[in-house]
Amino acid sequence: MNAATLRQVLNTIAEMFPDARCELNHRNPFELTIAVLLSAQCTDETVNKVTATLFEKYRSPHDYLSVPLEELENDIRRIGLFRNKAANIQKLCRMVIDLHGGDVPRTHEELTALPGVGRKTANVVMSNAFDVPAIAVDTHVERVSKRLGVAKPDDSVLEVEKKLMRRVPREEWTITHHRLIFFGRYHCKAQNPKCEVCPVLEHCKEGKARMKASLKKRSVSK
DNA sequence: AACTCGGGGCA
DNA sequence: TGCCCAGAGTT
Repeated sequence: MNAATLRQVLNTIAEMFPDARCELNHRNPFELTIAVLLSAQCTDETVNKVTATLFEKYRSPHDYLSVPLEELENDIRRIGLFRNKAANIQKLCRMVIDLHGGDVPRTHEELTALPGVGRKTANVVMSNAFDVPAIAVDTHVERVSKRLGVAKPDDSVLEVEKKLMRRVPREEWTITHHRLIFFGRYHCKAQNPKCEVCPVLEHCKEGKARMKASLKKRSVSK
């Protein structure tokens, strides 16, 4: 898919989700970092339910280090992978205090050096907390990009990110990230994507193939 | 590249 | 019930 076609597709998606913005509970970069770390493999809604009370109890890196690991585990027990995440949060807080004077660092290199913070989390923190343009490629963005044909099926996450950045103006990276996530979550879903009512179907390689297959299936069953 | 962690959401 | 998920780290 060329840049002009992608632009057209992204404009259509923007019209579908005019208010696209991932909303995690956070009041500062530190809380956003914790929230994004917790969100791995579970939805924003689940994270927000937990952080609503979590952030009342823990307000600083020191607070997370002031309790036994088991207590923190219990406080985030409703979130998947909670044991790993609890341990990572305490290690992260220790590093933020010792290496960065108590504040979450701003660079990709420093962020990904923190435990539990990978490429995706670092990009979300940079773009949402520090207003650095970034496209964080999660499973939604990856799936949508590959279905549309922006990236190849076996491209790595990093390759998908590079291809999107190359085809989208820098100042639109962050909003494009949010829009693609909404599109992937509510429309171009992993299971049962809404191809039959998709406004960008004509530009979607996989979507057209899916529709063709479903038509054939229907005629055979008749 | 494959495997693990894990409760929640959804069919 | 069973399957998948707004990932990251290890081997």
